[in-house]
Amino acid sequence: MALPKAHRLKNRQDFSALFRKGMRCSTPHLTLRALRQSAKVESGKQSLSRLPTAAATAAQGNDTAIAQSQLPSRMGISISQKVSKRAVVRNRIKRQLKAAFRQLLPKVAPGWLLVIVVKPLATQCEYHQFLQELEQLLVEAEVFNGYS
RNA sequence: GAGAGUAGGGGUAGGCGGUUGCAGAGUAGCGAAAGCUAGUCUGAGGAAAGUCCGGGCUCCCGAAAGACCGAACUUGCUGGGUAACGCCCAGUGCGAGCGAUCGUGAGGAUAGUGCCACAGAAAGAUACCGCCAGAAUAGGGACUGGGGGCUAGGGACUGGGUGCUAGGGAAGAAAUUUCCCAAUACCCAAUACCCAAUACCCAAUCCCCUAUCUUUGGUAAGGGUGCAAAGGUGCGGUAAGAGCGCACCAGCAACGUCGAGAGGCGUUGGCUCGGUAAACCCCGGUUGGGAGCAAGGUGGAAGGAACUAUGGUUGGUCUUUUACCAGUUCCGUUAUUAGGUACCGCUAGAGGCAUCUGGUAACAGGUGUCCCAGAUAGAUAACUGCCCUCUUAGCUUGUAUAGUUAAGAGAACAGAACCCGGCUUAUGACUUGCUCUCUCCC
RNA sequence: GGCGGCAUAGCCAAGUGGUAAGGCAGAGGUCUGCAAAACCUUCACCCCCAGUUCGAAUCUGGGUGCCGCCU
Repeated sequence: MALPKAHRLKNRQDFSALFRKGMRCSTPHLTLRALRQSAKVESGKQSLSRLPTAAATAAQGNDTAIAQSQLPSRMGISISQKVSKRAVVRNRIKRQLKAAFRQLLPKVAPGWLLVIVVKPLATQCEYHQFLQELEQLLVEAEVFNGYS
């Protein structure tokens, strides 16, 4: 994966929370689910010691706002077998999406959980198309840093 | 020379870089540690795929590995190779092809059972039609006897007529109905045939021939049916036929010989009882059974449960301590785990490469050298420069070719998930062998 | 990743190697003044490719697609 491990979304709980509560935006080939991590509940219950970066939260129970701002945005990809039967095609799309996301990473605000769902038409797309659509989606969801 | 087909072969996201970035392992520096920074090395395939076989490895069950029985496997020409295999190599037989070559699931159908639809007499023994012989019956011929027959004509045949019944056909609801055909009988006519003791008639003989909705036997040549009909073809033979005899071919058995063997060749013999075992089965062979790295193991944390012997803590009894009673489950102890997580399992191996020796080969052995992925929401990506190759278009050269310019492409099948050995399936370009077709030259 | 199962008409499905039952739906017809019901007729590349067999939906091998279970 062409992303640092801190920016990957791995847990089943995170995925199910996203699909239950997250907002949704879509383009012809992609669908974005985004969720901003809330302060109290997350830090109190879930994010105890799962990630090594979040292990510092135990030490700083006094100011949760600073801890939350230090949480990096994490991103996952969902691509089903309906997109293509061939694992080669699916893995290639995943790699290209990760590369595109990495290129946009400096502009992304911290503290977001993102999942990109790939639609079946995306097998025809090129890298530049993914890059453009991903940027459009992130702007639409107001995940970028420059909005405030 | 071109095109097509077929069977292989090794190798392959072409080579050398740049920027950003990912995973693993070392090194150096900083740091108490976690970690951070710099730089080095390595980083998917021949099928990684399908999960069809064989092993390693792990756990569960059973047992103490020997024999017998049973069960399972569904393996099955011979010899060799391999850790093992249903795999590989070499051969044998059979089949396909003009050929190169290819295919082969290749024990047993007289161990038994089953099945072989429809058709056909019969689908394991039967006799439908047929062929032949005998008997019986009928007819004819021949022979014998009698009549004819003591007269000169007679007989047969043909035609016509009459009559009636057995029978056949048509009509009809049916009838003892009607109509038509009509053997025999009687009469007439004509004559070309036969005849002199003959023709003709009757009887007997059972000698010969013919026929039968008859019967007894022989036969399996022929017919028809079917995927398949009882070794095939030809000649002889026979009442008709038949391996009944012979020749050739096919098959079986015995013997001889060659071979390590499957089998090959030759001689002789009796003539030889369909197909199907990817139907059950028999024989031979092999095997402890099952599950599979999401196997399995370790650690910490968390949850609820139990325990108050000891300790902590809260309340009470008590003048106080000790002690006692009650509560609590925050700490503790014990066993436990529905799920999540970290680590181990995890990659040095029936390993790769080079070379030598043995072997036809598969393969084996020796020597040297190398370390070559280890992820876990799952690592190889994105952009780009130069060279090289190919394709297309243009230009130069008398043409093929070659050179040059521009554009495009660098592919198909496809992504490690515990690891090996095979098989199967999918595949672009290159290359090798062979076959076929067309054209040109000798 | 591993293990297992299924595929028959538009749908649900039965099927011993020998002509592929049945129901629902669709189409056509009979009946009716018109309908409904009823009756009759019609509708199949048995997922695909090879093999065994005289003959495969069925037996054997390979492939394709779909579904389920194990964390």
